[in-house]
Amino acid sequence: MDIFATIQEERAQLSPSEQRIADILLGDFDFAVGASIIELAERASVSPPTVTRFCRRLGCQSFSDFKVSLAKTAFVGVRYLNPEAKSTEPADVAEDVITKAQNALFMMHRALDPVVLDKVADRLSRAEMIYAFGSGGNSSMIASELQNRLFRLGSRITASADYHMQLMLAAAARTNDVIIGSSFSGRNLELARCFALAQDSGITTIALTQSESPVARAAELVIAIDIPEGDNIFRPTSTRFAYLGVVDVIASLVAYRNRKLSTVTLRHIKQQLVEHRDEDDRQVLGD
Amino acid sequence: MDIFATIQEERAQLSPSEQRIADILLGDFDFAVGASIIELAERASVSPPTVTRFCRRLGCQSFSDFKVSLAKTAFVGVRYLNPEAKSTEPADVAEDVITKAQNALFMMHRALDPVVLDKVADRLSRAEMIYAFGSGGNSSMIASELQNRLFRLGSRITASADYHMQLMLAAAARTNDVIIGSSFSGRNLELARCFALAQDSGITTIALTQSESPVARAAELVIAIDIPEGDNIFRPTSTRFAYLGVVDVIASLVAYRNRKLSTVTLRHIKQQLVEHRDEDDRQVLGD
DNA sequence: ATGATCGAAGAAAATAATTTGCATGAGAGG
DNA sequence: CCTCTCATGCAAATTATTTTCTTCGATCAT
Repeated sequence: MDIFATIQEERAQLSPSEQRIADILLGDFDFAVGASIIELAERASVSPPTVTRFCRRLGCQSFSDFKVSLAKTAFVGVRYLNPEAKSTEPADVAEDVITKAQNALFMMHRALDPVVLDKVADRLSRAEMIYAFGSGGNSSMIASELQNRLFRLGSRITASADYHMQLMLAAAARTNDVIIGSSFSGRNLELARCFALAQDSGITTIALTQSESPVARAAELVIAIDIPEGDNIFRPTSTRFAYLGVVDVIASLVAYRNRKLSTVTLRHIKQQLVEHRDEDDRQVLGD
Repeated sequence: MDIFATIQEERAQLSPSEQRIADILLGDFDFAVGASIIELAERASVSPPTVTRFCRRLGCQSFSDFKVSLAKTAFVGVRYLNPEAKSTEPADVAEDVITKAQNALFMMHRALDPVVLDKVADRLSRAEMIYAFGSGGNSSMIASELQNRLFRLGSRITASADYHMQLMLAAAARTNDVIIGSSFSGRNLELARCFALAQDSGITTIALTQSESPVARAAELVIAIDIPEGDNIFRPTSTRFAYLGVVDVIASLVAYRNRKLSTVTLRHIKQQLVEHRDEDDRQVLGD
């Protein structure tokens, strides 16, 4: 599905000529997507047949097949190679921000481990109480989004951004409870401490964080999210979109697992909103 | 840039043969992206030259050019035609959620009006005080994200999800203040009331909401966000991603306009985080 | 009503791109 | 030093695409 990843993976096993082709692809993407096989071959100083063979090797039926795969990926998956916004005009800034956001979602998706997701959904759906922890503007937003998503499905959940509170909640938690915490940097040591504390009592701990970080090491289950950020300090971090995406995936999985309870709870909430707010029942659940 | 939109726009002005081509494109996208000009022509019962002319008409240089544009769009822009997730397996659910999120960003971007953005950024960057309003899980998240993004840039801002508080804040606001409010449904009448109240005092009001809705009508400046939602009640609304994207675009624009103040403020915040939390100064700003 | 004009659409030819088959040469292994 | 294998390019064959030319049908003015 993702040609670009395939090229990078296989790159070591390619012949010299094929490596030259790969380098052009990775380096000047726009050219590669627009070029004919002859142009591409010339630029790489190889013959067209070599290009065709290269495409076959990467699992495409033909060069045009390959170009289509390339173009599909191009839309999102390659933009991180691109420099920052061209100007500070609204249109350029919007394109930059939105591209980066889509890309964060793309990269998160690529690295997502279904096996871990399955375990996470399983534990959450069977939890008697869920504690969602996260501090600092970004992670606290994720924690409250977890609450906001899961309470609708009938889960018992509270969110906290307060270190002291988190520690007390973790200490008060019981065997069938679950603690799920977010840390963009992976260096929220207070959160790691909560995890350690909880694990001593046999409580499931789930981290949304950078892989191989202190927080990741402290948790039982880790949903790893490693998104490279550019160095534009003015643009809000696009990593938030990746985290939010993970929250939604988790919430959907829990909903499917507790389908009956979710349906009933959602219907109740809906009913209240319709009665007390307005009559249009085709609206989203709670503004 | 977006072939798909172009086709839908021009559809009415196409000749019968060209409309048949358009219909195949819109209907069986995967086929169209993979097909050669001959196959496509055959399927539409037209001759290849007609297909070439069709491509030219849509602003492409050639058929292959067209196919590349099509493939680029395909990755995100067409999935909203697709049905729901194939199964409730983690991999399928993740793909469904992330595709819908990317798509929401895509559609938001397509409809975004740079002129309005420019005005919004102008008002916000010159505001003496900003009030961010939004209620219900979704819009309250957006309001606090606005605060979370803008305070870092030196803006004076508070967020509120509480109707009564909003009304009082709006009443207390002064001439150079700005009220920015979010409503996914567009039917948050309390918010509309705040806007009306504020406008009477000559205060700028900005709405992030559905176009042509009560809230939109009550505001001076409207950033319209109209995202069709599927009817899967279990999947969290992907519209959140669109709203969050708008928040980020706005924040970036304000940052560029108040570049000096933003830089100083961001640096201060960074410094505090580094001193009090950890030493790695390549980390994101605040977990 | 009839001819003129325009544009859509296809046929066929020309052109361009792509693939295949085959030959060559370099390098590894015996 | 031979032989085998593999990468690669050349040229031919195939296939795809575009251009040109022509026809057909609709519309409009006379």
